[in-house]
Amino acid sequence: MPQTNPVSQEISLSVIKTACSNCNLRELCLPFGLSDEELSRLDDLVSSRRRIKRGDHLYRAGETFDAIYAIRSGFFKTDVLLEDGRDQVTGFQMAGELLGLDGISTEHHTCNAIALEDSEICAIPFSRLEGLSREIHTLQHHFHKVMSREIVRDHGVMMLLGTMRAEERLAAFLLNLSQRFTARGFSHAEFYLRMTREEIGSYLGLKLETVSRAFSRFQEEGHIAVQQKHIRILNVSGLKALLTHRS
Amino acid sequence: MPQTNPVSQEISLSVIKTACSNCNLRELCLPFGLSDEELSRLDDLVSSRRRIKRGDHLYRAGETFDAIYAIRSGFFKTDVLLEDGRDQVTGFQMAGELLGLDGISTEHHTCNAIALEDSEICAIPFSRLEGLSREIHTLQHHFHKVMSREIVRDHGVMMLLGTMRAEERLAAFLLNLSQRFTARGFSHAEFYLRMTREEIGSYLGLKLETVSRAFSRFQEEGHIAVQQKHIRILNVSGLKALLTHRS
DNA sequence: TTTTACGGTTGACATGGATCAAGCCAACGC
DNA sequence: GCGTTGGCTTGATCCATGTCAACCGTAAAA
Repeated sequence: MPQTNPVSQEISLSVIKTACSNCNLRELCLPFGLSDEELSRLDDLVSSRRRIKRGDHLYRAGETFDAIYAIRSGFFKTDVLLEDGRDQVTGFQMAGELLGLDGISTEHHTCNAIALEDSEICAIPFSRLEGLSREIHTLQHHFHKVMSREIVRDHGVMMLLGTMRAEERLAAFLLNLSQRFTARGFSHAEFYLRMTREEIGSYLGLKLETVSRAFSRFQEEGHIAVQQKHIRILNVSGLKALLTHRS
Repeated sequence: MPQTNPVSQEISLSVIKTACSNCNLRELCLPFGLSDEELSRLDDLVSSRRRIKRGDHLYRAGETFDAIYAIRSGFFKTDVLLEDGRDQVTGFQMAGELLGLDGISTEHHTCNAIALEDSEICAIPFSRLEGLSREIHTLQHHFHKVMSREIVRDHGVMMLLGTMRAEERLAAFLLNLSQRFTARGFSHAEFYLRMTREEIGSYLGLKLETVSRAFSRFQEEGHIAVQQKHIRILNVSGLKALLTHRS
């Protein structure tokens, strides 16, 4: 939408300008390790900031890929749909994380990205990112690390899906969320789930009833307190023990 | 080992020299899309070729990462080990595919790569690859595509582990192998498995007995002929139907 | 305030795949 | 040729999780 009011024009420009350099997620996100001068070059590139309302798609499987997205605030899920109607949640993403890396491969997105709460993202045109990372070694290397980290994360999920039983999967899931919230300055012990039991189940390869029962069991055993989407972790080591003790 | 004989010196030099430009896998591997001049610069970088004997490790989890590896010939598996002894095969790799991308993230390998038959690999020092891909746009972009493809592949495995039943998993596995053998000029309908039932099971999140039973069932139903590791696919569409028909 | 709807919980029962166990087959060393 | 070994197959049984169904709680709509 064109801006006719010079004041709001100025505001929107300044918002764009402050993109990465003022972002308190820069140590988690793409700008990690860049000098001020390099950072401002990245700022030029992170062209647009966009709000995505809860329930809306950031992109859909099949759309042509031309940008990756950094989450500035909010919470997303990605899911893959099979021809026969089966689908699976492949990940939950929070502020500071990147979305859309899967699209580089075929130049089309291969999954759907859906906001689980009102969110804000920064679009990073991919060819310009490649251009800049040809000039800024640090940026190039960090981007490679981020992609590699995604591969390692996926291996972790494969491990979870391939070898763990229901309660182990849920414990791993909660600990992972807790750790990621901590890294963002939130409480490690208390948080709201942004997704439904069904979405958790889909991600963990379980039915929603199984997820619900596991939550109840954890509560009975004093590991956590659950009230709908509100989770309090009461006994971290109890949860961790569930993971390592082959039962 | 130092070469004192000038003749064998010359041979080993010429072997190195022909690395990528003469490799018949170059359209599947990193050199994809490069001009002759660019190709020869990549050749300079692919420093060493190494033989790995069946059963030997190419690298181990925890070792420091400094190179990725292209498989020139042979067959590998990668697996991840958990503290409590559980392990899982995260992939099977064949000629033309890259190994070690997971190590970029932490500068340490996060899985083991083990040869399932006598194999030959090309080591590609990673920092030099980054250097060259800062200069050769095509190489940079192709490398990004390869990493992204790995992420997409992992999502496929997550889908398989999360939503498919045993026979669907095995059908998907066989069709995937068949397709990859075809891309390498081998028969799509007849091949030898390089891995044991247990390794297949680990990859597919199943026990070896379940894998064995599924093979027997496919044979009874005329989809395939199995004799130990020798597989003949008799009815591709039958296998495909197993995948799409929600039963 | 009541109604509705959606997500969550819980119970009873079914089942696919794990587990345990025995035996088979093919390759290899002696 | 014979025994050993590792990998594979097959059968019997068990159990974790799926399935089906009823009900509950909370929040938004009426």
